[in-house]
Amino acid sequence: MNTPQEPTETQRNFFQDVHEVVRLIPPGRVSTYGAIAHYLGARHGARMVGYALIAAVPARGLAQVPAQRVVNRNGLLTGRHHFSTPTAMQEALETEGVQVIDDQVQDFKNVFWDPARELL
DNA sequence: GTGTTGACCCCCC
DNA sequence: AGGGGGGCCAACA
Repeated sequence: MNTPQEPTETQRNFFQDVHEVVRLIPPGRVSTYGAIAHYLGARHGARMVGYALIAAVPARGLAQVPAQRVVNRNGLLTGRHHFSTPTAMQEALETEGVQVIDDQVQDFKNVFWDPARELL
């Protein structure tokens, strides 16, 4: 009978939603995929969040989304390899005031910014 | 159309 | 306390 013409969440504004949250990340702070996913409902898993950032890379000329402020749960710059340069992410974070050593965010616990906790 | 990987995280042993 | 496996949805080959 009725055919499910309803688009999937990804087809919806999920990508744009992630971009908006990442854009709200204040300078000098970093967020995590799980935190963002959890803020959005944690239904698609953190993996999709990272995928959404791929489409948000400023190198593509799309919306300026500070994807460099998004790191993994370990505070490691997992997505540095996806940037224009392997050091672009680290350079950007250090410019923001975030100290990064060996692709690892120092004092990650302090610079960690949780949208569902502070943004609310 | 099927199979595999992926900017990951959580649960179980 | 540490280690291993499964899960989530989507895009690419």
